[in-house]
Amino acid sequence: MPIIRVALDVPLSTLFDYKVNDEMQLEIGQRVVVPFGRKEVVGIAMEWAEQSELDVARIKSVVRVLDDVPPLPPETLNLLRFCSDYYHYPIGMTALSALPTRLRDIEPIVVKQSLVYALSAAGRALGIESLPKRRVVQQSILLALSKAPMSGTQLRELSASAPAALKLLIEAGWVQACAPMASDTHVFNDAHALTAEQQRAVDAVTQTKGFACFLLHGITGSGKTEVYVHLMDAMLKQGGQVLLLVPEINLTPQLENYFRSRFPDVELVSLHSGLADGERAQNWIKAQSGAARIVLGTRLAVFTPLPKLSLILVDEEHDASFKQQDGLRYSARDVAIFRANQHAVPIVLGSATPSLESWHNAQSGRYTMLKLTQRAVQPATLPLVRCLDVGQLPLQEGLSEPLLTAIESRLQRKEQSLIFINRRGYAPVLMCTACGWLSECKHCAGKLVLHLKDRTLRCHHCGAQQRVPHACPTCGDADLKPVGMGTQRIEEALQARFPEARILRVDRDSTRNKGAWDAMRKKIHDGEADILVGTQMLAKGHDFPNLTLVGVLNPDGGLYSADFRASEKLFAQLTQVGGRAGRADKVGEVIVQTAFPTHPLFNALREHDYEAWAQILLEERQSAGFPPFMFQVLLSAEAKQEGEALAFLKRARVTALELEKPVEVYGVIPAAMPKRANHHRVQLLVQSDARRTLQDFLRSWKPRLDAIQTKQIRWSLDIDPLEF
DNA sequence: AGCACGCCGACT
DNA sequence: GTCGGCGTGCTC
Repeated sequence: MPIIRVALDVPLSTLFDYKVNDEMQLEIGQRVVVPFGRKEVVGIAMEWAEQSELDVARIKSVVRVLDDVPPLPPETLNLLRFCSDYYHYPIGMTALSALPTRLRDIEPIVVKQSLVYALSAAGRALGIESLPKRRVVQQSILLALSKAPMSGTQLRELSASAPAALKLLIEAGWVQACAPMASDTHVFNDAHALTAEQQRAVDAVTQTKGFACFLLHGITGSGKTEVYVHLMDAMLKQGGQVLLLVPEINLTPQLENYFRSRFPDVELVSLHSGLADGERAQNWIKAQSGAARIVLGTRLAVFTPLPKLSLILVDEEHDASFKQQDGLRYSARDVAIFRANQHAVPIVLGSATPSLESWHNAQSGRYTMLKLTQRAVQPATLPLVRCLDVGQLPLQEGLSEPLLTAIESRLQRKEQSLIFINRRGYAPVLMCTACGWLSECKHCAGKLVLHLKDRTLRCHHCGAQQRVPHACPTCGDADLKPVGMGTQRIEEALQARFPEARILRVDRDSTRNKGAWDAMRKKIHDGEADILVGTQMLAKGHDFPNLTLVGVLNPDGGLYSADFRASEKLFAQLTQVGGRAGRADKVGEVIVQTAFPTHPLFNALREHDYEAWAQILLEERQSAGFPPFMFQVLLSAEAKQEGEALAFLKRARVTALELEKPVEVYGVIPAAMPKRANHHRVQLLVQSDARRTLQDFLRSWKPRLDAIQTKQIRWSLDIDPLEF
C-alpha cells in the first residue's frame, strides 16, 4: 500500500506518513484530511514514499482528499521547502501558513464562479438613451459596462443599490452575466507618454529572457508606478500574470482602484490580511487558477501559486513590513527573488531609498540598476529642505518660531502643513519634579506614555493602562510634569497658537476605529484640514495635493541609536514624508528641527543625495562588520524568570561554540526591549561573511537547540533579522 | 501547538 | 471522597 508523506501544522520538522487506499485519487500538492491524535486535521500531501520507517500498525489512513481546489504546483511545494529550510522553521507550519485560513479547514470550500457583467446585444442595440433618465443607478451601470465588462464587486462600488439595479437590468435583457473572457487583448489606459528614463527601464525589463533582478531607484515623483503599469501591460500582452507586492494593507484599496482604472477589463485581485477569510480564499483561488492576471498583495501574497507568473514587482522594497516578525520570519522581498529565479522571470525592486542590502547588490552587479533621476510630475524640483538647530532656538511646546511662522504663512495662503512626529500620545513620560520619579510600566522595561485625552498612562509595549495619578506614587508631591512631546501635545500647542486652524491628528489612536483613516484621508483631500499632525502613518498613503510644508520634530533618536539600521530607516522615512510636500504649481518645503543640523544624514537629505548617504552607510557597515557585508542569525529567548532565558541561551552558546564552525558567536545580551509584558528577553547573535557558512552552521545548530530542555521559555531563530 | 495522562491539594 | 492545578510526553 502506498504511503503519502503529509505536512501538518505542528512545530516538528518532520512530515507524517499515512496510508492511501488504492481507490483514492490523490496527487502531490493536494490538501488531505488525516487523523492526528484524536482529531482530524488538514495537511498537504508533499511526497510519496516507498515505505515508512514506522511500524505499519501505527500508520493511519488518509480520511479524504480535498479536491475543491487544484493541487499546489511543484514550484510552490519547492518554494515552501526552501523557506522551511532557509528560515529553519518546521515544514508543516511553513506549508500551512502559506495557505489562506479558509483552506486550512477540513470542510471543502465552494469555489465561486467569477462572473462578469456585460451589455447584451440587445442592450447595445437599444442604447443607454432609451432607458429613463430617472433610473440613475441603472444608467450609471450601463455607462460603466459600455466601456468594459465588470464584476459584481466592482459594480457594487458604484452604488449601494447596484446589485438590485443590476438584477433588474438582467431581467430586462440589457445586461448578461458571462465568464470573464480569456482574451489575449486588454484595454490599457495609457495616459501619459513615458520619459526617456522610464522607457529605458521598461525596455530593460521587457527585453530580459529568464531571471534577472532589477533595482529601480527612482526619486520621489519620478513615476515608478508608471513603469510598473507599462511593465504590466507588456506582460499581460504575452498572457502572463504579474505579482505586485506592497508594504501595507492601508495602501492596497487605493492601489487596487488605480490599477483597475488603468486596466479596466483585466481581472485583478488583492491579497492581504485585512480581507475576510472567504474573500481571501476566493481571491487566492483566482490567482492560483491563472484567472486573475494582476495580483496585488502584502507579504503573504508571495506564496500564492501563479501558473502564468511572468513578472514580480516589489514596491518600496526597503520597507521593513516585508519582514514577518513572528512565526515563519521570512522576508517577502527575498522570497520573491527566490521565486522569480525559480520561475525564470524578471523581478523589479522599486524604491526612492533602497535597502542597503539591495543597493549593495546593485552596486556589485548582482542586480541591474535602473535609475529614474528626473521628476515626471510637477513641480520639477524636489522640496527645499532646511534644518533648524534646536540648540540655538528656543522652543515653545516643542515648536520653534521659524517653523510656526512657516505654518502661519501656509494658513494665510490656504495651503496645508504636515507636522511629523513619531511619538503618539501627549508626552512620552510623566515625571515628578520633586523626587525625579518617572512613570514606568510594571510589566515592561519601557515608560508609560501620558494620554491626556482620556487621562491615562499607557504602555505602548504591553497595552497596560492606568489612571493618571494625582500625586507622585513615591513622594506624594503633586507637581507631576509631562516630559517630551507627542502628537496630542503638538496638536494642543498648535491649536493654542492658531485657534482658527482646523487641525487633524493622524496616529494609531485617532485612526483606530474602522473607516476613520479613510474618512480623514477624504477630509485632507477635500481641503477640510489646515494642519496635519501625525506619525509615520502619514508618511505613507497617498498624495495630498495642497500640502506645501512638512515639519519634522525631533528625529534625533534615529541618528545615534544602538540599532545600526536606525539611521538608514530615518533617512528613508524623512525622504518619504518630505516627498509629500509640494504641489503642481509650487515647490514644497521641509523643515527639520534637530540638535545635529550638520549630521551627514541631513546633508544628504538637503541635497536629495541618496547615493552619497548610502555610500557613507556602506563604509560604516563594512568597517563595523555589519550587513550587508555580514549575514546574521538572531536567537531570541524570553521567560518570566530571567535566569531561565539566560540559562537557555548560555547553553545554546556553548553548543554553538562546540560545533567549531567558522562563524562569529557573540555574547548573550538583553534585547533592545529587555522586558515586555513580564517576560525577560535576551538574545544571542551569530554572524558570518557568507550565507552558506551560516546556513551550514544552522543546520547543525538547530537540532541541538531543539534538544535543549526548555520548560518555561519561548525561543525563536530569526534569519536576516531586521529588529533586535 | 494541542491535548491527553498523571499525581497532589481544597471543596460539595 | 472528587474537581482541577499545570508538569511531561506524544502525535504518522
